[in-house]
Amino acid sequence: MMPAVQSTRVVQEMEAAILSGAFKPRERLVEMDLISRFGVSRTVIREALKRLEARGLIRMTPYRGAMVADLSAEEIDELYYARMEIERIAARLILENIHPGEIQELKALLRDLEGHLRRKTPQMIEKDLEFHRAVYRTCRNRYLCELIDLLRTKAHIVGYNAWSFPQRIEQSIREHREILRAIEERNRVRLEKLVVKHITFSRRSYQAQVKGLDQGGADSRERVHRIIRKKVGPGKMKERF
Amino acid sequence: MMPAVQSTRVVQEMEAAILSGAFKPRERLVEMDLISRFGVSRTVIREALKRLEARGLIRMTPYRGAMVADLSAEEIDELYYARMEIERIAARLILENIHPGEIQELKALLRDLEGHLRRKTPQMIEKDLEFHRAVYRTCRNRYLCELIDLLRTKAHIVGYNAWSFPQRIEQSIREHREILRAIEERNRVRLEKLVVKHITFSRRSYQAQVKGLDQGGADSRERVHRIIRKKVGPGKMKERF
DNA sequence: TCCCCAAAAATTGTATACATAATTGTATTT
DNA sequence: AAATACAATTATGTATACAATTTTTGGGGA
Repeated sequence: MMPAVQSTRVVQEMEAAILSGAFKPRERLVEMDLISRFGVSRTVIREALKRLEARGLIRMTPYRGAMVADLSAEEIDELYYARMEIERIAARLILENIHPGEIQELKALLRDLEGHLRRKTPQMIEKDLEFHRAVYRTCRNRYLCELIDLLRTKAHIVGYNAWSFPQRIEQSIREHREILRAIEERNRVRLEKLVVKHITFSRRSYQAQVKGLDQGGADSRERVHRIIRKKVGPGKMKERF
Repeated sequence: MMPAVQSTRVVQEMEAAILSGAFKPRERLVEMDLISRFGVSRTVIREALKRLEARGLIRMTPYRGAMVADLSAEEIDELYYARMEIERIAARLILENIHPGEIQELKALLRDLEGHLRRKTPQMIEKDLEFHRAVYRTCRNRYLCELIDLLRTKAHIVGYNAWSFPQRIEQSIREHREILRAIEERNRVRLEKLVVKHITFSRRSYQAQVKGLDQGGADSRERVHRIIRKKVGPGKMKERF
């Protein structure tokens, strides 16, 4: 067994907090607060922050600290476009490389996921990521898997409550089942179409959401600053970006 | 101007060292050595190592330290496949989104790169990455750019001296020019074909190289240890440095 | 009232010391 | 001589103290 390393746990918990919406986009992450929250030293916190930054979940600026990443409407467009194209490639590879037994495993995972989605458990998001990871792993290209995972995770930052609408959940479940069926039947054209459709739908609900949130999540302190500057003239505020 | 942060410099220098082959695949990176080499504290070194790990340039194991990443033949295959497909997607977008002025900028960058390649300067690799980054940036999708950059960088870990053959350099230069021409003429079919060809060739030289290196780069200390222990038993092996 | 400046507070970057796990060296046993 | 156990060494994980930078605060002058 590998020895426990505290930053691992902190990274996991912080990631869960970001993806579940406990930490909202643009929220400032002050190291001292995190210390008391997680009960570890600053060293550990800083390590965790660096890892999260590298995965694109937070953004750090020297001497100014970390904040949860936020995605503009354009970024979301680009993100979903990239995801669509790359997942389409992976889908093709899945049909070439999946083993028969793996399809059964995926079905079991899907049943588990459906339970969590319907009951809206806290691990819902993790389970969703886990299911999709298992699906894409069968393409047998670890780099495609890694990249898809990066993009999917990032999409969840802003999409934490896209599933608050029950009909979206049911639709998502149906789509998952259809995708598995297409894999089982080795129907390439249909599979690619379903993947694109699945991503398009989730993109749409995320887009709607980010618009509804007035484009900026929790704090929006920076924007306030800029507005003040414009109205009052060039005060003594050092350039913030 | 942003304040200097030492880990940034260390990351850059270590990345350059890895990509240029000064640090070879599988080489162990001991924090104390790096301290004296870069003249900073362990805190800074560890921060740099975490960042490099997140980008896939090194591998870290708890309580066992860091080593330069190494890629198996299968991994290289997967890496190049992913690169090929994703760069093909980017190529399509470039033709849709590039501005006329940008083509001229790319030509200037290419002339610069050619000089470095022909004279085999130390910054050769950085210049090569820079040129390709500039090309792909014109696709106007920051996620595709980011992913391509990740994959290209990783490919360079093992490919640090793929350009030791002069004919490969000249061929590379020719291919770059042809690609720019295809962009200028908005010839999509030809461009995609050239991109795939470019990547295929560089893959081939990397593959040849990794085979020649007996699959494991410089030191291979661990494997040696295991073999000797098995044959001679636990003898006394002095540190090698 | 508004702006500017300087000092204080808050926050992050860096260095160092201590804690813990892994590795190596050596003695003991068989 | 080989294998094992255990001490000594090495290297990494963690905590804390100090330095550098930013942000806030409060008073003086126009």
